[in-house]
Amino acid sequence: MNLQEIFKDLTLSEHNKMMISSKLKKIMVTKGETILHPNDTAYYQYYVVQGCLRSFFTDKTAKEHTIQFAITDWWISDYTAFFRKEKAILQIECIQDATLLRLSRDDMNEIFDKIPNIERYFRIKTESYIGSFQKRIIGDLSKTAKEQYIDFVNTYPNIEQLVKNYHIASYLGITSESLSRVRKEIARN
Amino acid sequence: MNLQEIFKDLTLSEHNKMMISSKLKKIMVTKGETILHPNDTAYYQYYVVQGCLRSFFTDKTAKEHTIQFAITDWWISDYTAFFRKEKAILQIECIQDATLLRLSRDDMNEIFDKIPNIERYFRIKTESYIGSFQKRIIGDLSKTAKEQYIDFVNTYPNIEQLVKNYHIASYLGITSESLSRVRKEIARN
DNA sequence: CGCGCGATTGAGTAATTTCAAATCTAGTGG
DNA sequence: CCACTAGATTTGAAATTACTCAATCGCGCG
Repeated sequence: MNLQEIFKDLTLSEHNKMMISSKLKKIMVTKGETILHPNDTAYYQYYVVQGCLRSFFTDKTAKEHTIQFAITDWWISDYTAFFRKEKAILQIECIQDATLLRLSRDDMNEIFDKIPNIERYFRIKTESYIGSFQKRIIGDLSKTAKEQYIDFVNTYPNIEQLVKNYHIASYLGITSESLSRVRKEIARN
Repeated sequence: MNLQEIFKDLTLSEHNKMMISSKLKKIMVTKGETILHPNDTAYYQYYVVQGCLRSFFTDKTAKEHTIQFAITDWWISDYTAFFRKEKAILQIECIQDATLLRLSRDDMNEIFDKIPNIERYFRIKTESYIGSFQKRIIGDLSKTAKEQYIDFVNTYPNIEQLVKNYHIASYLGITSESLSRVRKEIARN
């Protein structure tokens, strides 16, 4: 894997590339596999080279709520747990066979100490997540199920094709029956 | 204002303190004032020295949805717009007379270039926001109005006392009538 | 005292869920 | 290549939850 594909606009010395590479462990996971369980310590975040995963929360009525999908070039973790060193409350599951690069929090911090540009890269990425989260909260608060679905399809067309409808429903905060009815109504027009 | 109160664990040289201070503009706002309107360019983020503000989104049915409250020692902005240099979609309104420190994006970046520790401070702060947002999304997706309200009161007891119930309702994604009924039910037990 | 904002209450309504059953579909083994 | 099966989606009807709209109440302040 080529580091430049991950850290697109950064110029990295060969030495630094080696250092980073040595800390990114390549992992292969197959569909259905779970790479993080609730209550685990979330040591790692994962860069998706290929494939598709999702993180989700299981509530006390055993209903699943998808927090994040991740496809090629996305990072995924239980970020609350990863950043704050708390126990994971999310589960991360592989939806489509995947190749990942695993990075531990400690290694990440070591990289930050040595390569400020990488700390900046992650700062900007984290800032950008804030934007996505804010937009999602606005959607959750102000949009009907139908509008939410239309937004999702427009925003993540690649993901829409990869995942099951019940995954999308659990991301949008509706039941899969409701999503089915929404889709039916959209198709009619 | 003492910079150490903002950047608690950081050791800053006098020179750096001066540099940062010169970029933090003290602003006084009174209850009811709006410091950011939808469609404005979100040049600034604001540190709350004293007082209370909220950011909110007004949807197409003119309903308001509170995204964030901010009290002493919190930062507030339309972060999607601020970070991504997009037009603001949120409005920021003063709920209780406030003293703020205003920091522009450009000045912030200049500080980051000169003082890596400050960039780190904001990186970690941003990471922590991710955690809050994630928890909020989980709440929105999985909790009833009553549970959401109880969580809010427990998580932000200081804010609960400062703001109107309809502010809280608009944060929780319910109507103020629903919140009133929830509160009534809680009081009964 | 009375105005005005905010909170509460009630009744009817709309949206979504629940639960159960039917249908569709992709992949597997014969 | 077809039949079968398990998983996924769809459908229907009843129940639930929260909303809307209108009216009333409560209280602080001029």
